[in-house]
Amino acid sequence: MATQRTPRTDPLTLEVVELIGTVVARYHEEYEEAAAEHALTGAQAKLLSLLTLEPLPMRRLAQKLRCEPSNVTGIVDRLEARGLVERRPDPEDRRVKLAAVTEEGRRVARGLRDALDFAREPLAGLSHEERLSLRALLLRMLAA
Amino acid sequence: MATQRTPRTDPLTLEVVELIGTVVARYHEEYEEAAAEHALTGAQAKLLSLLTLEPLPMRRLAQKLRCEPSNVTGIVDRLEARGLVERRPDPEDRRVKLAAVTEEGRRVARGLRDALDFAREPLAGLSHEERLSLRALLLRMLAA
DNA sequence: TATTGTTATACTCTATAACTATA
DNA sequence: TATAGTTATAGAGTATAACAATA
Repeated sequence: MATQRTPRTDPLTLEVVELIGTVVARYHEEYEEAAAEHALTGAQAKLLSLLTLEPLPMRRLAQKLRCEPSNVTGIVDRLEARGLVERRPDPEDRRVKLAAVTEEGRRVARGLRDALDFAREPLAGLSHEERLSLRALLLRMLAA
Repeated sequence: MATQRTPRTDPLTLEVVELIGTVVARYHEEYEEAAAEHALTGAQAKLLSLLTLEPLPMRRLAQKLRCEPSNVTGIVDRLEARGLVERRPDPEDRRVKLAAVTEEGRRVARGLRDALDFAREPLAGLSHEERLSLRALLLRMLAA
């Protein structure tokens, strides 16, 4: 079966594409702002948030952040210098270092998440049914 | 009238927030990829795209890109070195320099836009009616 | 030999402050 | 004096390549 091509010139499609671009832009701006309120860069905020779930090897962090492992060294260095993250040995493999949030790091991450929830609050304007529709539409988009 | 608070703990809301985050992440990845295919950084791609509409003063570009004017100098420098952009004097004010795309720049921008349209193609999975719904929902979100 | 994390290097983006040429 | 663009500087993220310790 041949894959069907979307009509790129369809004005409605173009408008929706434009709107998605706007949502993406606003999402990013507010993410950066929220991070900056805690004196974090975007990359630092992402890494810190990842670690609130569980300690992770440096290598694993690089995969999650989609960057080279050498970069993670610096980001963790800076977070560690502020006492938000610490490096622990991995009992199972002495080559591995596990990055883990400290208590202070967890506090900052909590504040960050609250700010982000607020940033994402445009959803407030939608009813329960509308949220259901939006979920379905987003799922279909992502499945494409 | 008191502003109503969205229930942040509502599982559906959290799920939709998560989905939006996923869409945002994918959008950005594909934007960077598309730019990289033309040996452009994200900032360079944005600036180049802006200029395809009309030549703009450096100051104006900084506003559009939401960065300091001093940064625009470097980005335009690099694009100019590749012959994709040129600086023109403004006949009305000799302090102003207008950045404008060259023919070659326009060609690259066109290729970039095509790649982006392709990247945004997840919309292909939606019917006309679904695109209408999505537009309405996005508009309501952005209005919040 | 292969893998983990690090270091060294170089480039880009970023903001701040100081400078120049115009207005 | 105010504004437009630039330069100088410093910090952060990024990729590449080479390295030490461990597997």
